[in-house]
Amino acid sequence: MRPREFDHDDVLRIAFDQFWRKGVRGTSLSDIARDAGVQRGSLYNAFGSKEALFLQAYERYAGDYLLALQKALGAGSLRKRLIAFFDLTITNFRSGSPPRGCPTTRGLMELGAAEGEGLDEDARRAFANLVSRITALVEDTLSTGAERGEFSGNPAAAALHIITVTRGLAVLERAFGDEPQLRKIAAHTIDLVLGRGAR
Amino acid sequence: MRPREFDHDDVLRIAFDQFWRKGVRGTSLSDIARDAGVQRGSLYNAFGSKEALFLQAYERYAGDYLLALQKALGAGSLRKRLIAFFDLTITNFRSGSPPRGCPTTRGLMELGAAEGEGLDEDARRAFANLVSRITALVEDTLSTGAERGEFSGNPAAAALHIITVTRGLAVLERAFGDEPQLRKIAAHTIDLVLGRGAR
DNA sequence: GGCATATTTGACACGATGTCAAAAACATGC
DNA sequence: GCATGTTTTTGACATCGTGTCAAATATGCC
Repeated sequence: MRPREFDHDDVLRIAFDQFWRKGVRGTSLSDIARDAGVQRGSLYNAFGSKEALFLQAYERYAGDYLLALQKALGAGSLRKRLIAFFDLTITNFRSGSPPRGCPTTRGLMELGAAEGEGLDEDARRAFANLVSRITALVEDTLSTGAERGEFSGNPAAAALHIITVTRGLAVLERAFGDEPQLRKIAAHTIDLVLGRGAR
Repeated sequence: MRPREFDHDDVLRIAFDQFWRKGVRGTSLSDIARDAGVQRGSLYNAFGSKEALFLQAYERYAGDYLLALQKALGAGSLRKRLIAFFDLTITNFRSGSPPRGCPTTRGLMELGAAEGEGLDEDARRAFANLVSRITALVEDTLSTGAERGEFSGNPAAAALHIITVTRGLAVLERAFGDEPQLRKIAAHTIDLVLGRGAR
């Protein structure tokens, strides 16, 4: 067999960077091929299609991101953990210049859109999968917080509410690009969930 | 002058329907031209570009939608008004078959994406404008609720929080398509904001 | 009726996706 | 070492979408 002339993982990183900056539809395989020093045809041969390439690149990102979130949710009081969670979330949205927003939310709204196209359904599942796993992480955090008496309420419902807020923050980030505003909303949400004035 | 052979408003309605169903990038001007019985060139002549056509169609929608929201927020107790607000929001997301999601959120994430392209900035402003106006409506509602003793807290912060949740609901709708889940989150949010068990 | 003006129409250029067959590069067995 | 088979690379091609343009067309107005 003829060996591949490019590094699979390098291409995924380069491709994801472009997708994150310019969106999936706004990025052409020619762009990626040029950036990666690979022929366009080789990408089709290796990945099948632009969406398939994006999905692989996305899942690579999702794994890393989930680990980072897990770390953020693992230390300190419940309040501190939630603060770290929102901080990582918002910092991720605001990374790059100009800020690139949330890859999950952007990818989902871009690809989870079309009706009856097979691969978009795969994409939707990939995004839903990450969101579900993040929700589970938050729910665990709240549950242990409940055991320690730091939280009273329904952990499942509260986790879903928190995740909904983070998705909303991803949208507001695109609309207003106002990072202090995002952080205020995050702080307010934590106060609401933990009970205003709780510490 | 030669008269136009198509109805401006008809085209906007037909175009917005397609954009809403298939996304802006997923809809071609050929599609719209065929559906509207108009030549593609005429659309370019009348609207300039696909994005410009979308923006006009969107702002037409936004006006109608804002009026409907205003109505929903105008009657009954604060809790009832918030329930009506969320109900209209979610019902709007779930309209059509298959459900078409939130046009604002979808359009924003699709068009507010690219870097340094002039018209996308217009789009971003259009979306931000609607979101701001909805936020203002909710804030007014909460303020009058505060006057009546139905709400204690910061109306501005609470309104922003509520709007963030509705944007998050738009995202979760795409990810999971689970309407009962959306409604549970909405109910939970109302409880949180008004104070659990308040009526 | 004739002219100015705006719209329509079809051709064109360009870029993007995706397919395909031929060429090229390696691994393996002889 | 060399032939063979397999996979990747490469360039050509078909198709579709956006956007531009000039020529043709239809109307309002003088």
